[in-house]
Amino acid sequence: MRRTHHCNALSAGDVGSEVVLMGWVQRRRDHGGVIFVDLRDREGMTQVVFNPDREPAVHRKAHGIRSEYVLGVRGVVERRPEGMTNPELATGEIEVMVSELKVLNKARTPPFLIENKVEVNENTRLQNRHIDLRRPVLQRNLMMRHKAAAAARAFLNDQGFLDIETPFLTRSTPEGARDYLVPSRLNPGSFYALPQSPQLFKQLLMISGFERYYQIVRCFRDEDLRADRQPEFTQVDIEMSFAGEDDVMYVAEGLIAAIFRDVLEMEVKTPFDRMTYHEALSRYGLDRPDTRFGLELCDISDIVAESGFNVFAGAVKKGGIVKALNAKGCADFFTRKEIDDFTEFVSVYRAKGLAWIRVKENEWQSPITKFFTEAEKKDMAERLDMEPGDLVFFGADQSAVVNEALGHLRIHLARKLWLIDDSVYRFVWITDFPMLEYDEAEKRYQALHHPFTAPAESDMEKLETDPLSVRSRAYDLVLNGSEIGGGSIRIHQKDLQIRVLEALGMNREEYAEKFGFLISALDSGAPPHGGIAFGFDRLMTILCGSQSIREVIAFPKTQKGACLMTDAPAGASRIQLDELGLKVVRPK
RNA sequence: GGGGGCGUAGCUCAGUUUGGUUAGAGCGCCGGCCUGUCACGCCGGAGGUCGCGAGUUCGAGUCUCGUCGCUCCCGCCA
Repeated sequence: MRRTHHCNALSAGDVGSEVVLMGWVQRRRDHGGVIFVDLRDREGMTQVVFNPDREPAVHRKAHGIRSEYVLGVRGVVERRPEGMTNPELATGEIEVMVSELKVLNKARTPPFLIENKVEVNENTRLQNRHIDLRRPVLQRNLMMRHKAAAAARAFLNDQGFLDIETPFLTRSTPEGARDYLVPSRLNPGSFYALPQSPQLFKQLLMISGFERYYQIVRCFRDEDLRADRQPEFTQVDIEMSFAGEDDVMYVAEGLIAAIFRDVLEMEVKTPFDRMTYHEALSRYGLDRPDTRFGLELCDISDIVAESGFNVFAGAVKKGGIVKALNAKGCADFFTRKEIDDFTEFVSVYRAKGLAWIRVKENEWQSPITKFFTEAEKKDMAERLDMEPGDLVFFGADQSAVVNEALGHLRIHLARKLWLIDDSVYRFVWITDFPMLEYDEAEKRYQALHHPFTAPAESDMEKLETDPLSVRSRAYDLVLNGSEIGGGSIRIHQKDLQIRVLEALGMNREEYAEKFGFLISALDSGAPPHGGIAFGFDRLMTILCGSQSIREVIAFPKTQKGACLMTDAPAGASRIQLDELGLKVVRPK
């Protein structure tokens, strides 16, 4: 018995032909006489029929069929009787009258129904992932993922990029995330690190003269998990020589357009909008703004700096800011309880409070109105476009706190107010990032992107004198408020690289030990180069319309980094540990 | 490291507020009947370590403490 068709393939045009289908039993409907079975494979479903009048022996055998049995059936395609077609099913006009049945395998009763709509505990799903993956939505997600990867490869191949592999067993990089370590048996006491990204290797490939590189590659970061974060994740990694920002962005836009074309059959408009980091924070509070809706933040620090409301005036005096968010027409949309919940919501981001004003016809209903002069009120009303029916929220604190709190509140409000159109894909490049930020905990500067990002030409001389004001040549691609890619033009000159490493507080000995190979390579004829990496899982989460990155990964890990199918991670045997020269000290 | 939610039949959940008879429902499963269903229908049945462990109590699914797992978020991480 050899399969002739997939279960989505047959239609009225095939009536009369003998076919062989193979697949899983979605459902069996036994009428005592005739038995119907919905046979499912990865492509679709076909109803197959066992009729006692026509094939008594086969019909008898069909009684034993149960859900998820694997069947091979031979039969003739027949048009369904008048009025018996199923418009819900692609193959609903026909059915296969079975003349030969092979039970290829039996199956335990599945732990849950193989259907999209059944909401099953994630625990149960992950323990039975092979069954979970039979659900149509996950089959679709992984097929879309395949299509996207194929589209990316086709596009990049066509643009002259070479797919070159880089090592997984590599060296720990000190910046950024925690590394996964792999002990070396041949060098007891020494460890490989799994790459957080192939960053340095792709730069070395540019120095080697490959000019255009890409790789769809697994990366590893040993940090706590989130709905959009897994300890191992996939990047579409790109690097190109003799390229500036515009060149990389042009390729990136083409790549994204190709993926949307092949996966969603949708044309995205390029080039994408660009916005500076500064503008993003100022208008949206976050460096990954969701630009599908308005509700922008507005700075009123200057208006309230001298006001009698000490929370506002005091924040400004301490170097902070006061920003507002006008929810137009929402004065009566939210109850007092809901407004209190928003205060609770922003407290997560360390905001100490959330002031608000309900704009009524003749008054401002708010606990804080009394603190402001008429002039201040007038300025505020003008700046914030306050009209009767509006509800305005205020945050006052250090700018980082205000921006983060109101930035997240903005999204929270937009969801509640149904301001977000899920069918829209809004891209925006974020540019002109600061090169460095000050790490209060470690009392030193840190690279915002990574230490190989080039500073902006015009800011170069401030590297030593005013490091925080130096902008970098980095860029992030943001889609619907989610960062899906980021990259930069790299430093390709040894002297500049050393200056940057020193600005990060590294001494000669330190950088020589950690990055000696890179510095030496930069000195060997390194071309100007830059690149970008896309978070493939995150992109797929958006393309699939999923809520979690786990819905686009075949075998994801739980929040504690466990694989519930294989029970990884697991202990190691004494022999293994001895070979590696390791001793496990269990924390109490 | 911290905060929130969840954990009761194979699955989804009710019951927990106010401790008290034999812990229920839908779906699934098993058996019987049924020749045109497609969430087939009808009849009958089985199925429970109330996550786990202590404690309070005459009595705990319900109260207390601890612990494990899943999840969302903060920190962390681009």
